[in-house]
Amino acid sequence: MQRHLITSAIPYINGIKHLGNLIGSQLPADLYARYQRARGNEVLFLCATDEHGTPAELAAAKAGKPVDKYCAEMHAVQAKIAEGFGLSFDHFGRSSSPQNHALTQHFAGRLADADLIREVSEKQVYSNADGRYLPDRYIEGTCPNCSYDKARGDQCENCTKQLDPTDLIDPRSAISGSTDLEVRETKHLYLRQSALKDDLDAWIDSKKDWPVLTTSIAKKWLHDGDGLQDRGITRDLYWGIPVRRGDADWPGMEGKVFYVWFDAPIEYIACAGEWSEANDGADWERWWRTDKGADDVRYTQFMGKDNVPFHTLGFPATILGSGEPWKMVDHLKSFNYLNYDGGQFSTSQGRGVFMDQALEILPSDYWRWWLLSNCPETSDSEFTWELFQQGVNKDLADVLGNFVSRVTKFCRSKFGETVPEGTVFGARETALIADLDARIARYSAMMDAMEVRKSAQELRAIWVAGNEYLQSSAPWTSIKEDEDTAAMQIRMGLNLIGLYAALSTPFIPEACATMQSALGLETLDWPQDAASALALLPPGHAFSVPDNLFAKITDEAREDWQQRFSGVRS
RNA sequence: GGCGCGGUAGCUCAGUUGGUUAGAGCGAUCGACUCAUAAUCGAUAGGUCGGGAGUUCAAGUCUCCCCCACGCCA
Repeated sequence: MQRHLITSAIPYINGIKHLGNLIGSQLPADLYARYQRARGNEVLFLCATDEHGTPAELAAAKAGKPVDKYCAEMHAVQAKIAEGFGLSFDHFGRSSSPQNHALTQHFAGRLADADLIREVSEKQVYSNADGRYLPDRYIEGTCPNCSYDKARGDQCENCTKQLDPTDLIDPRSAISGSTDLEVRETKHLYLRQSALKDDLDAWIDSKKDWPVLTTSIAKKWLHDGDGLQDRGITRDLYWGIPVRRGDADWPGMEGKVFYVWFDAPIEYIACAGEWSEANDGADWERWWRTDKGADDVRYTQFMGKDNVPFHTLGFPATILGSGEPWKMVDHLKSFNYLNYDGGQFSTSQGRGVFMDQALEILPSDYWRWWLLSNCPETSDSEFTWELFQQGVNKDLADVLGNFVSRVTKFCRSKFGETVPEGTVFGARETALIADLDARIARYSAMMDAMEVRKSAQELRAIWVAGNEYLQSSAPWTSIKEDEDTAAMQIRMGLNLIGLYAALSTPFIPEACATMQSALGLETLDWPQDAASALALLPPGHAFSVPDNLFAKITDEAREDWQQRFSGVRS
């Protein structure tokens, strides 16, 4: 039995995520976790909310709530939506957890002991009216280059010129509009990533099976220009993990917190601690410490391409620098972007379909199937309502749903709601079994390799094989002359439904549970081989005819949604 | 401006280390069937693989130049 540690990039606490975020990490991670569990492997699947930083503080202020309360509420909202999509996290944690506080401070202490942290004094803009330091992008003013009056402190959106906040004419706070700003000297900690460059480079080189997308991004950051830069890991904020050197105070750093960039990935580890706490103190170190049993763990991370640098360089730098035997990632699966109707999904602009809205209009399986089977794996991919309608109607309703319907209804009308016996399998059935064995092997291989689209393609082909079989065996014809043959053919058909339920669970768990319960199967075991899997339902076994598994998306509904989701979310 | 990823049938996409007639699904057309959610099954339709040049016995698959879209960075 293998052991799989699986993490999905942790979504930011601020607001509800859109479908592009979902397919960019959580959903494929769930597919893989469900698959590995189905194969009988031990899985720890973790995700959490990323809760610190200025955007969270501002969102809380906007909502008129204390930031800790706001985060607790949003975490609950995201957890509920994740559940709605069937995301099977073993634990959905929070980067603001006590476990992450302790661990983040621990890592900082280790890094400091290893002389990998240096103190830097720098100038930052402080807003008296807001009572806070302002990140560059929260300072607005007139661009010295083009006179655009809404240029941001990091860049002018109008002329694209890169700016320093002090370049702005008449600078003001983007939060309050206040012009009562001053430049203050403040001290921060920097992680000396540059000192770890060679170690990181060697580590990346050892990953021969990583996607080109992943290694090329990492290599770029390592070697571009002056190479890997040191990065600030602290901020002047209230909401965050207080800067401490392990258990001890950090003189000079009072009132400062660690930057999200530093504490968020550490939550992957801390989350296992939270999981342990929620599960009677289960041993979490056997998943994370190679000196405590994590040697045989295979660790896979899922994320969007924008997150690759943090996972290939930032987080590994933290771990390598600590000098402690933490488990490092084995495989890193990154995704491109899903576009929405010719443009981008956008959280800030409210463009596209958001997870809560998606669940309001259709069951999660519809989304899971379409998103996974059209997942932006090798390049960006495109969501349009027409494509979505086509894919769902054809694959789920026509190919799979209708198969279940035609078999169960035919059986009920001719033989009743028990599995008929009939003759033994003949040549056509033997050929089908051989075909299925080959297809299941290919499907499994694709799933093992995390080839999401190809897995979906193969699964669909397995569903089609059932329709082909029915069409060529034609029990509705054979029953007129030879009832035993028709009975055998329908017995095969019913067993195919059971096989489909087992194989399809990682993609469409709800529908598979419906199939399972209709067939009266106690468990859905991954098939050892097609022949035995197709003998699971013996003659005389009772079943029921389920409601249609998937309703088709009508043109009217599609047009309605197209309208409803064409603008921006209010 | 630099860099990155792409530009393959109407649409969405596959195409391992270069090797016989470039693939899948959808859509379209025709046919079969009638158990089923007007579902299914089969067949056909034919794209100079963005453009140009080059390397090679052989290039969608390598090199160079150009064009287009997207993204990242300073």
